[in-house]
Amino acid sequence: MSDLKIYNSYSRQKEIFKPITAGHVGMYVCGPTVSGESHLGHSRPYITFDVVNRFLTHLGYKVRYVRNITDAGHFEEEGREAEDKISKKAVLEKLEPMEMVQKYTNLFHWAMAQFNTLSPSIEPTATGHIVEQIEMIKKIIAAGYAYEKNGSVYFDVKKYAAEYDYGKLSGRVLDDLLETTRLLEGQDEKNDKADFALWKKASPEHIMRWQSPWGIGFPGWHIECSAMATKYLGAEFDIHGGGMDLLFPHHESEIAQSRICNHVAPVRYWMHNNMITINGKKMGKSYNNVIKLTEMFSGQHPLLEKAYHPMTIRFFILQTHYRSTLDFGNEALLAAEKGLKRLWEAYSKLSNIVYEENKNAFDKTLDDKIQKLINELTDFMNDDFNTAKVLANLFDIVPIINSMYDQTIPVAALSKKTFDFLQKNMKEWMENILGLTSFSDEDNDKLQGVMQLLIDIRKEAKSKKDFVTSDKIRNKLQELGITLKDEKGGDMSWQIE
RNA sequence: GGUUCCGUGGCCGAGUGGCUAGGCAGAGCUCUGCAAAAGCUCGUACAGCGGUUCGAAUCCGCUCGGAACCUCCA
Repeated sequence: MSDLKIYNSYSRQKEIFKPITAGHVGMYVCGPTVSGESHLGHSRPYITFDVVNRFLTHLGYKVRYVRNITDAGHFEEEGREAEDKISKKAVLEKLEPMEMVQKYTNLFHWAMAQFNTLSPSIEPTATGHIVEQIEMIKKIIAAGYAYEKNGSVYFDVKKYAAEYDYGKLSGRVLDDLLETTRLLEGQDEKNDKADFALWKKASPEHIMRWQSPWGIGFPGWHIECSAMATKYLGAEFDIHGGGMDLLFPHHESEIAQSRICNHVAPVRYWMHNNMITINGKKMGKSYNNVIKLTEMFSGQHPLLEKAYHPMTIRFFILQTHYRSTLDFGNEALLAAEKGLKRLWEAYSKLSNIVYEENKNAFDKTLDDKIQKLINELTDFMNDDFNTAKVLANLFDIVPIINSMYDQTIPVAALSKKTFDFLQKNMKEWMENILGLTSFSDEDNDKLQGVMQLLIDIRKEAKSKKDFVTSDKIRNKLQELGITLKDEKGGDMSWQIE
């Protein structure tokens, strides 16, 4: 079997994965900022790394998957000013940060459940780790790589860059940065334009604030990930994931802080997923082209022709390699929806097929083909998690399953061993590794019973050539959104649209 | 402007030197009371121009077009 290879953003090449601690993997993924609702673009990293997590587990690793919740920072809820701290409104009228954070955290968890992503092992919050962050900043100051100015603390990038390769991860040259960094608020108190904040003094209207050795303030954007990753995964850990847009300055800064603090480069393998684009442009607030997840699921958005099931989105994302951009479009989503439906139906049919021995029916070519298609799946995933290729192989298996189900191909064309292998692996790959689920609720016992009754009546009618009755049943059900299909051999199957 | 990356058939997308994924849409056929599924077959694409090579979508150069980051960002 092939070795797992991961494209490391740091070295810009695929590397064979070797965990620091045998049998274990420590993985940190940058989580959501819960000051607003997640949009389609946000779903990409969480689905991508969910599959990474699932596949590593499949390989037998014990994975500690840490994904943070960013609930501290410069908070304002959309359409609401952050001046509440000094306003004269009553307490209950004011924006309470934790209330907002709770609301969007809940919504995020709900969306992740819709996508059938597994929960991280630890989901630490930034506000819950202020102490760790302050301790880390203290260490960096003591090491001489940070300085305090008017209640804020900045990281000395120039000093760091003199000794370490600042900019290597993001392919940046410090001199260029000094030239091109734009003017921002508070820029003048930095010693150098490239320096970044570890701790920021809170202005009076800033509603999230904590006491620190440097006065009342709040942590800088990058320090939370360094502090929490160190705490839960150690100074040096295996995988750090996130969107490509976080390469600079976020991850570059993380490396710098952690290295000074812990005297070691924090991450072995940096993984970055590419963006979801819309008309070729990244989906993002500043482009005014976001489609929120609730809108995706409900279809309530001018760009959407219909509602899309979370599983359709998950499948849509997995059909592309995670390092490629993925262009949003109704046509593409619709294609994903139909494709997933066909794949899932074949998969459910497979579990209903009963194997019957028949030595004469054995077809070695087909048997070998199935073995090959399944064995390749692991190789594809081992090659930097190529879910697109995995799905292509699964689709190659679909017509074979359907033909066996329709008995156009005898089940015994496959050896018992291969058939069992097929059943077992389809389940493993579809459900456990790709994390797909059925997108309707056909597995309701009562509904099953009612449907079976209708099917029996329709069968009777058909046998009497009473097509008026049989068509009535099928048409009425269709109006309700249930499709009834006649199958070869006289059986019927049904499905909720 | 700097850094990095990309440009594949109607659409979405794999693919890094020869064996020319896959999904969806489209066409034809089979099965079928009809329908829906399903099965079979078909389309022969790699921005343009040069170069390297026996051979390039895949390597090199140039041109054109697009994107990401440099600012909050998945």
